[in-house]
Amino acid sequence: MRIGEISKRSGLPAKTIRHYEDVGLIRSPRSENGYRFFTDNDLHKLTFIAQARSLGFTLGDCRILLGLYEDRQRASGDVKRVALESLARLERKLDELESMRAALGRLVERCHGDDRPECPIIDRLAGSSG
Amino acid sequence: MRIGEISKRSGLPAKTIRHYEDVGLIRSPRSENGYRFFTDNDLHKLTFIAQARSLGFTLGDCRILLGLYEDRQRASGDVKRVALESLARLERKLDELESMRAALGRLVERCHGDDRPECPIIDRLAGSSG
DNA sequence: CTTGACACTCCAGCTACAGGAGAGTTTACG
DNA sequence: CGTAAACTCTCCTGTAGCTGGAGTGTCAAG
Repeated sequence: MRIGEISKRSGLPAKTIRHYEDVGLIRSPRSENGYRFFTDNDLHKLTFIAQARSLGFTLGDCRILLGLYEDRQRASGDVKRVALESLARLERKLDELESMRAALGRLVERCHGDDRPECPIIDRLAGSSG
Repeated sequence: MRIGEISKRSGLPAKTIRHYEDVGLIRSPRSENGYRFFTDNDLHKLTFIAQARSLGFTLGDCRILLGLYEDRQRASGDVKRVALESLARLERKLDELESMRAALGRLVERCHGDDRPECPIIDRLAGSSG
């Protein structure tokens, strides 16, 4: 199939699929006219990548996971290691965003948001202790 | 003061300060030798930006907030509007990451992580329902 | 034979910087 | 006074993961 069809079937934009080829995540041979053509196996790979991305794996992770996916003999420990690192990254980011949300949420609550100039948000950014 | 000193005092790397100048967040006049020089007012601005960034505001937000900061007559409602949008962004991102963490966490728990090849993580990425 | 839907290859831009090269300036030490 | 360290400058590249657009080519239908 060509890129338009695999795009529809995988749910990934054609641009994204070309990008994955650019960075070496997949390879796609060309027809005589220069068009990429894809097999069902490529479709499996792309949906695999899409799933992994939706779980927060980076493209670097995807590269590793694809290798493990295609190695039927790999140890589940190898997969779990990658997943645990990704999980740790997610949790670090979550902690960071959560503390931002908490601090900003408190400020927003305390800001009247009316026509008056007094504003605890600006005060805080300007460095006042409150 | 020069960039090294304001860097120390603001806690921002010199690279970052130059970058803020590049994108027009601050402006800094030059001495005869071409070196940037900064005032205490610039220091206020930079710490303001640093605070805003740590609360999750984008540089675009910072640009707006700095304008509001310098306008003593602005309405607190104007500030709150920016803050609410930022908060909404944070919450969308948090929701996304949280659902990723939940899904990945479940998979990791179910993966033995030993020498055997069976792996629910790979199975899930490959599209199996479990 | 032309129109429209595809496909292709660059190149640029997004966010918010960081790293490094190569060059000039200032400062401290001997 | 010389020099070496420390500081500063500009410019270019890279990061992550695409997305948009320009300009061009291919192919099937009418």
